[in-house]
Amino acid sequence: MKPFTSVWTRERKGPREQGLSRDQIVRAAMELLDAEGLDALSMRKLGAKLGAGATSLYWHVANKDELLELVMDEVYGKVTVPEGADWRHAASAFAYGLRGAILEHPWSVGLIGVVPGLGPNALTASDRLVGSFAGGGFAGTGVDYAVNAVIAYTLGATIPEVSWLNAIKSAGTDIAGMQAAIGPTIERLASDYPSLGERYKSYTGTDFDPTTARRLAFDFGLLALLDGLETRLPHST
Amino acid sequence: MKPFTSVWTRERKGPREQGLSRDQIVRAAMELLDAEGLDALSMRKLGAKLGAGATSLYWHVANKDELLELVMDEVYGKVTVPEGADWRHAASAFAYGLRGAILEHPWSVGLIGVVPGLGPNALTASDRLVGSFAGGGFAGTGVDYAVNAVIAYTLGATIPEVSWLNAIKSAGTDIAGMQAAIGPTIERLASDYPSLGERYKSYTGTDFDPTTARRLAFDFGLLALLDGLETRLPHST
DNA sequence: GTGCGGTCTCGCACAGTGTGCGAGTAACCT
DNA sequence: AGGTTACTCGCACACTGTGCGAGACCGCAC
Repeated sequence: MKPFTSVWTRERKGPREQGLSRDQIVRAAMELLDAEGLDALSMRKLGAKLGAGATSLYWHVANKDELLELVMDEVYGKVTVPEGADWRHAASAFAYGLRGAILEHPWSVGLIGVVPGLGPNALTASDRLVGSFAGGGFAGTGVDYAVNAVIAYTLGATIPEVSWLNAIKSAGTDIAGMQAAIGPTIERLASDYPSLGERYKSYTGTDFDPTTARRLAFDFGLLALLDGLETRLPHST
Repeated sequence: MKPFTSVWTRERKGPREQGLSRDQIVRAAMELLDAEGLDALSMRKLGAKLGAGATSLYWHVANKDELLELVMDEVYGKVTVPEGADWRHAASAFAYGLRGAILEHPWSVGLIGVVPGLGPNALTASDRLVGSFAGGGFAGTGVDYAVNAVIAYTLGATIPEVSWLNAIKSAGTDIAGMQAAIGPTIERLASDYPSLGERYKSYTGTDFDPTTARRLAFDFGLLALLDGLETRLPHST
């Protein structure tokens, strides 16, 4: 009799393995976010995806905000900074890693600056970065300033990039379609914004793969910043 | 008889002048945002603040998102770039102006990257910036790259700054209180993040006005970036 | 004056949100 | 066997953005 009830019981809650876990929830949330975007993530939908009730999640996670923090740290976990590397290499690895992570999870731009990024993954990444700068000759507040600048540039360069890509996706076209669609608008506005118009005109003709074009732009600014930082190394005056 | 009914009619809808206008709505929205933050802005509350029904707003504004775009462009309108200025001065004016505008309206960080920033104010600011760079010796894609880098750094430096200030405000303390509150936590984590701990240790003692400390950090990175860009001027090789 | 069309306001309703609460269930410890 | 602990979940609440259709006011043509 006992094994039967046990089997029956197992049967009843079998499909959801052995209950939820925080990691499982975070993983499912990321899948949902990757698939449908930030607005589509609701506790009810997430619960349904896990075969659980919506409010069951609140045992493992205090808030939706807390869940978003966890998810965000998972994003930061995708950036790996080599330990003990040259500060320029560490900065490049960090910058490209962070840019890649955000591009891979475009919904994250809606979370940057809204949820505090103090999770372990974010901290280890910055720790490595700080370590490499401190070991590379920067000293005192210069370390913080320089690290801050690298993070700032990376974030600020990536956010508009992703924002642009998001707009394209939500418009339902691809990059070429978008450019074709806004072409006339730009022509019309060119008289009001002469310098922007000038720049746009010089674009038509130079066809570059947009993805690599964006990479080039990112690289340009990053290298400029790193060069500028290098001249501020204490012993290199 | 007519003037009487007219007066009576006026009486009835007098308090809201002569109806809503788009500018009025945007202004009220900004007041509400400044006073209570991004989460507190709802169409119903905004309507009530204007003495109107919530759905009346939808005559003047298609969406809440569209309203947020309008509001965001108002923020960008606070950054003024002098026309015909040296490119370094233009960049500084832009950077400090944008930083100031965002700091003045902290809720805007929740909108950057979420709403497209293509309003007239944003465009004039970038137009001026592009113009000064193009006139300052940059050429071809270098103009875009350099302008992009300046915008990127400014955004990326300001967002975490405001995010930090927002967290403090929502915690209900001031900066000193916050630092005191997280002190023990940092001590505990210092073993896991040695470089960060090292940096934190060197802080205790050096007391700087936090506001000017942040300004110094911002200035450091900005100048480093501008120096790096200067070495990339075509004729300065 | 009478009607008409345009501009604008707004109440209602709908589907959906995050989440507090309390009841319920299962597993383990004594 | 009884009790504690870990966990799940249905219900309910207050609140969201917004489509719809009914009106209110206006100036203009007849």
